[in-house]
Amino acid sequence: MALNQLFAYFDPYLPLTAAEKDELGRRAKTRKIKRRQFVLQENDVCRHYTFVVEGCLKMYLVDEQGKEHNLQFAAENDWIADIGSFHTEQPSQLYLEALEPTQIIQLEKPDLLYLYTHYPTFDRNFRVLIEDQYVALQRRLLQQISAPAEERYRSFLAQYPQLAARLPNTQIASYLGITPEFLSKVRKALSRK
Amino acid sequence: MALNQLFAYFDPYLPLTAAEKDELGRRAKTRKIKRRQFVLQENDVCRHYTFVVEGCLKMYLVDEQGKEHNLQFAAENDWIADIGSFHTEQPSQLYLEALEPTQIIQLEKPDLLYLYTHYPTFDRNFRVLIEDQYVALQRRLLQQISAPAEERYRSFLAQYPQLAARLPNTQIASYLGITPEFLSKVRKALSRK
DNA sequence: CGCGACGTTGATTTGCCTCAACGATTGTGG
DNA sequence: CCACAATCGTTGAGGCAAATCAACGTCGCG
Repeated sequence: MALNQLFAYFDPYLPLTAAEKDELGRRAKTRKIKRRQFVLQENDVCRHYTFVVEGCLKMYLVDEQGKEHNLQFAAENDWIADIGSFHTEQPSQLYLEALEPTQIIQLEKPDLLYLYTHYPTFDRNFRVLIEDQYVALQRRLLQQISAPAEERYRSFLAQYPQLAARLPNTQIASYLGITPEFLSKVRKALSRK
Repeated sequence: MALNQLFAYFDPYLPLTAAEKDELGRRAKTRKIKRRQFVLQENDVCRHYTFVVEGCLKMYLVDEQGKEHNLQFAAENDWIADIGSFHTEQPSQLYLEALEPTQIIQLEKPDLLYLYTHYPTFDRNFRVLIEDQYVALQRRLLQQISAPAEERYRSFLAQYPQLAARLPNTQIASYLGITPEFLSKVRKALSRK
């Protein structure tokens, strides 16, 4: 059952007690999202932390020319949210959309704040969780400013083989900051080695 | 005095009690760093969280061709660390170096863990702190994959005018992911408007 | 004083984009 | 179940953004 998967997520960090699971389970809400359905749209305030049970979401920006730029994917056991919008309650500039039929569990802000306040384990667990995401993001940014597209693509394949296998290349190109056409040329060059 | 500046840092979040300040003050260590001196070098394990009281540090990667790529600056009231190395205790690939004579306050890992465990406010405060840094990093990455150099530079000027005024353009270019020569051309183009 | 960091300029090259076109696949409505 | 549209991956021609390399003047500092 989906909630157990959520509880298990915390096991490698600080496992939850029965009371904490109970409290979290009472507040968490499960939803099913269709392919191409939006979990968050531009100009909406991001009101949830979202945990992916199964499927895959993408979070992206649409620029003035209407082009999409993928900031993040979230597949099984990933958390995702526009944390800036969530905190400030200002409208988000990002979209969060399902790439596959997806099952998610969501926590609303008042519920998350309640958990933070009454059970220190959530401050701890979410601190460590975001630290890990922060480290991954730093690595990606470093690559973006220091490495050419081919190396970034190889690195993506190595780090996320399961994502690479299930995502269309257009989505991966957007994540890497290049055009689908150029990714196709990069792939061709790589296959000749 | 430097410690009061550190205590004050937490005021906008969850201010520290006298006991928490006492405990933090006992464990924090103040150091003075000369210009060009290293706080962390490649292949060392990052053993401290570092708070900048005065001056400025840069954290950067050196690639195979010997080129530096600035991941982050840290000026007054910024925290900085290689969190990945700090957690895993694996050697860092990054350098942390002073751009100016700098005064810092450092927390070693056992001390930070002690504070986390005995005073929940530190889990909370450091969670919020890193959430804010995470949001800023996401914005920067989005710009990096979606906007040309000129726009990234204008955005840097707008967001960090004080840094732009005190840092050499070579350092800013490295942060933006472009060469100093090209930044010079961007600046010329901008000044003609 | 002299050396090294810095900022700038110009000529040339290159990584990546744009635009257009095309087959293959997927999915969707009739 | 078929027909048609939409998405996807690929290729090629041409163009632009940014890198490379070299040179030069300025400045601050040891």
